[in-house]
Amino acid sequence: MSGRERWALVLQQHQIKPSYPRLRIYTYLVMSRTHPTADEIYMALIHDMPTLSKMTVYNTLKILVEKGLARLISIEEHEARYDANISLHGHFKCTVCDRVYDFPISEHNVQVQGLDGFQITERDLFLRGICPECTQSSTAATP
Amino acid sequence: MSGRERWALVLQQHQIKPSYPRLRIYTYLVMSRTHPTADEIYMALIHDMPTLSKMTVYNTLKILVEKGLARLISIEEHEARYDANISLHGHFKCTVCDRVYDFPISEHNVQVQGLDGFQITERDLFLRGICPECTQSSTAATP
DNA sequence: TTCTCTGCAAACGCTTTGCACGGAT
DNA sequence: ATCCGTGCAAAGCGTTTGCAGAGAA
Repeated sequence: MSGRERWALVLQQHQIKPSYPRLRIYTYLVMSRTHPTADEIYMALIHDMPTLSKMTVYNTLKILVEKGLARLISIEEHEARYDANISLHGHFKCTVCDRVYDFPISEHNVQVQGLDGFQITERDLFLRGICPECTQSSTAATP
Repeated sequence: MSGRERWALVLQQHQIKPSYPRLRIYTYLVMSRTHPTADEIYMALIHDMPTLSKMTVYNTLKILVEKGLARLISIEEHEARYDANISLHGHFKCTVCDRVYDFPISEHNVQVQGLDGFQITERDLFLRGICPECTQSSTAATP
C-alpha cells in the first residue's frame, strides 16, 4: 500500500471522504513537521494543484480538527497553526525565528489540582523563548 | 493610599506614565478576573470615559505586556485575552460558555526534558473542556 | 517649546459566509 | 437526479498603521 493510499484509508476511517485536495492537504500535514499555517499549506500545494483554493484548505483543516485527525495550535494569536501529530506533546515557539518545535511531555506535566468537576478534553503546554540556533547566531553577532 | 494611587505607583515603577486612560485600563484589568479582551475592556470603560478610543486600549495593553505587568493569553486563536496576574498559573477555557478559569500549577507541571539549549521565557498550560456549571446545565437539559 | 499620549480614519490580514458550478453516486 | 465538495467573490472582524491635535513637562 502506498503512502497516499494509507492516508486515504485513515481519512475514510474518520468519516472524511478522501477527495484529491483533502488527501493532498492531509498528507502534507502528516509529512510536515513545521506546524504549518493554512497559508503555508496552500503555498506548498498550489504549484502542484493550480486550481486549489485557499477555501478548500480552510475547509479541510476544519474537518480534520473536528474529526480528531489534527490539532489546532494557538501558541500565538493571529496565526492558526496545525499539527497532524495528535499524541500528547508540548510546543516551543522561538520568538526570533518563529519556528515551532515539538518536545515530549508526560501525563504528570498536565496533571493539575483545583479542577474538580471540570471535563478536560484538550491539554496544551506552550513554551516560548529562543531556540539554540537563534541563541548562537545572536551571541555570534555580538562580539 | 487609595487603590487608584497604588496602581499608579506600580505603573510608574515599570516606566509607564500613569495617564488617566492607562490607569483606568490597568486598574480594570487588575480587578477583573475574567481575562478580558481588548474590546471587553473598551466596552466596560466607554460609559465612564466617552472619549476613550479602542486605540488607547490596544496601545496600553501592548505596553503593559512589554513591561511585564500583564500577560497575553492566546488560549484561543482570533481572540487576544489579557491577564494582570503574572504569577505562574494555568488557564482552563470552557468551550461552552467561553469563560476562562485560573487554576494553580507548580514548577513540575512545566518542567520538561528535551529542550537543552533552549532559553525559555514564557510558560503556558492551557486546558480546554466543559466547566462544572455548563456540565450541570447540559445534563439537566437531557433528562 | 518640545515631547509624549490620545484617538480618528483608513488600511490590513486572516478567516468566514454566500453562492454557483461540477463531479460523483 | 441528487448530493456533496470545490472554489470564486465579497464581507467580516480584530488589530495595526499613519497622522494630527491635545496635553503635560
